[in-house]
Amino acid sequence: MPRITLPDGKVLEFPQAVTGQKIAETIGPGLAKRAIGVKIDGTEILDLARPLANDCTVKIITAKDDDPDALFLLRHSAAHVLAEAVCALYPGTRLAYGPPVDEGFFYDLKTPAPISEADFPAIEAKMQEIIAANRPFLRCEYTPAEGLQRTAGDIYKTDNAERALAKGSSNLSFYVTGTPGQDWEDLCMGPHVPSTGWLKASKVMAVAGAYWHGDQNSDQLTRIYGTCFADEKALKAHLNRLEESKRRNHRKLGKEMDLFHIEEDNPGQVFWHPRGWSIYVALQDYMRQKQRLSGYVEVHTPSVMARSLWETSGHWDKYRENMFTTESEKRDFAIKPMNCPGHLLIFKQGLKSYRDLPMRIAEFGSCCRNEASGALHGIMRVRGFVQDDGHILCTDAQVESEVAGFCRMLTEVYADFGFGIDRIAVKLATRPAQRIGDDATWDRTEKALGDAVVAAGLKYTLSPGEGAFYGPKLEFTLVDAIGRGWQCGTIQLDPNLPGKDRFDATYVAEDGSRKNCVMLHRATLGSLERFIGILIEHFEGKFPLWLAPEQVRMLPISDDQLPYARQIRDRLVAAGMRATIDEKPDMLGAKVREARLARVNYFAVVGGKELEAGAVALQNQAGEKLGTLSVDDFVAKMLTEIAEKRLPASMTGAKG
RNA sequence: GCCGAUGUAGCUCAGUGGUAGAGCAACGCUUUCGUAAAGCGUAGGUCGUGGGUUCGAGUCCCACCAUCGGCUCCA
Repeated sequence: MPRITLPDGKVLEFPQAVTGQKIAETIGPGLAKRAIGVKIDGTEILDLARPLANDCTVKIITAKDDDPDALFLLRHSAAHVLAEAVCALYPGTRLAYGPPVDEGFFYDLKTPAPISEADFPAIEAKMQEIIAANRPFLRCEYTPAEGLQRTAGDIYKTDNAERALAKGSSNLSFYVTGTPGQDWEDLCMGPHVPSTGWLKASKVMAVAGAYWHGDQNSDQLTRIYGTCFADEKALKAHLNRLEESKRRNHRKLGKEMDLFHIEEDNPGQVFWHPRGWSIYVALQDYMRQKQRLSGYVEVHTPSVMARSLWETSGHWDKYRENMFTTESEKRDFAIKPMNCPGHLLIFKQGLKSYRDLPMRIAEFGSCCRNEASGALHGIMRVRGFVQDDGHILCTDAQVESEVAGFCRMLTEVYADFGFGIDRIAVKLATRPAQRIGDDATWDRTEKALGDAVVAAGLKYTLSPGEGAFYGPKLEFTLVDAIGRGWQCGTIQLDPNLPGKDRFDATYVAEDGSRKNCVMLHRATLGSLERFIGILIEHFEGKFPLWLAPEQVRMLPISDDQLPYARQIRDRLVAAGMRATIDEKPDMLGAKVREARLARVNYFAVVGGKELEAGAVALQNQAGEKLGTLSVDDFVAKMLTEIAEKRLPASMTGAKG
């Protein structure tokens, strides 16, 4: 006699086991019509047709685009419809694995022939056919023996079944779309929507390779991505967001704005053009200043270091295939992939006292990593890059306050780019299975990192088992203007590298004994290349004035005003600004158009009237006319905006 | 590295085995103009690279390189 508690606290009693469908009908016919599943006790999602025998709380899930549970159900079910369509079109297809993911779902399949985008229309047509037939999703349960018999001969599904049983399932469930024994079925734990008719707003998105269980040495499968929403409107909005991402693509804007290029013969390394480099320099100057004010000392260490040093650090053993190596006079060298060994070598020069700690060492360290060719991605993922790297050498007791200090600096920095607290997601990666150090130390250090995050006014979520083998770490993800996440900052505790077996970085403690320090690896922006890529997409190329490659363009109306325009340009440049003149004989309309398309922040029109008055007529990139200003006021206005690092009104940090 | 797709002028793109094209940009001349495109003209290409098939290849086949979307990895 189950007692069903509803979200509003109301309790329904039923004489025997009851389905979600029945509960929905009891509440009201309108709800029953829109119901697609139930959520039990706030955790487990079940089919509407599953009988509930025990007391529980039940949320009826309806097909809504703002409910993650509804999207989960719709997408999981849409994955089945996709797989069924592919099986129907390409006989011999074998199924591997088809879960919902963040933006939709995928299904990994082994197809008899390669699938390409050209196949999408046929697949979508078949899916719509299955959807139009509105066949029910029927759950069929079998004993383990019966179930394994049904998957016999199919290595992927047998493997899935065995895993399910190993995890403690007492039976194996299959889902049939339609009539058992007649229609398509798939081993699946569920849950699903009641019938295929709910899946009208589905779309096949992409095809890609994937490994069985993500294992490179295992079978290569075909992964087909799709998405599904509760209605067409949300699907359309999703497709628009993808278009928006394309419009903001840093490779496209980088070319359009003449910021950088990558040579085809030299993959993974960036050639920064003057305009791109000005952003780079502005960013680096900014971080240099921030770090100086946060008690860092800046250093510079060699790009190429001897094998023996990489052996001490452990990189020669563990990181070799990611390093570019070279040799000279029969000695091996490697281009540095990280800056930590160099910083430890600087620390080790001379005798350090506990009074010298914490020592915060920063470097804009130019690193090279031999990334797999397929991993390269514009300037976001390259083989040569510069990190705003830093290492804090300190005592155990100083870890928490150092991490808190870092978090404070990081939130200040991110806020200057428009990433307020609500746009920063923090993950605490905790002890992995393979690790060094005792549990008491892990307990203490994980807590220290977590407390430090909270002390900086941030919240965090746990990433269990994702820490390094030597210590826990924090990862900071920024949420950009269109809601995408980018992991940038990190701070990681490392007692290993400064330890006795590695660089043996010691200090003289209060009691005169020698003790090893611990080290915090940390970066705020991550790689400057990648961070600029993120900023290009975040700002859609419309940088705030302090970062912009071309802050002001003078637009003389005719050649008569050229000397005057040059005078103003020279004054702006002398004040440290990036200002140019459009000296072409074009008409003003054309000059304005070009300046706007080039994403110049401000353009100052000077014609006869302005020359006469010693003024400029100002307009900004957005096309707003800002009136006529005296040259003095104009320069002051620009310098103020730069000094304040002012952001566009739409980018001040709150989520849009 | 693996799977799939793509690669034609500086850029965006057309070109289904028969003389390599357009728009924009560039350059020249004319125009000196008031807030998103003045007019006319000129030049620009070993069609990613290398092989092959063919009387003939941008187009068909093979290999390689790079890029894009994923996988793996990661800042």
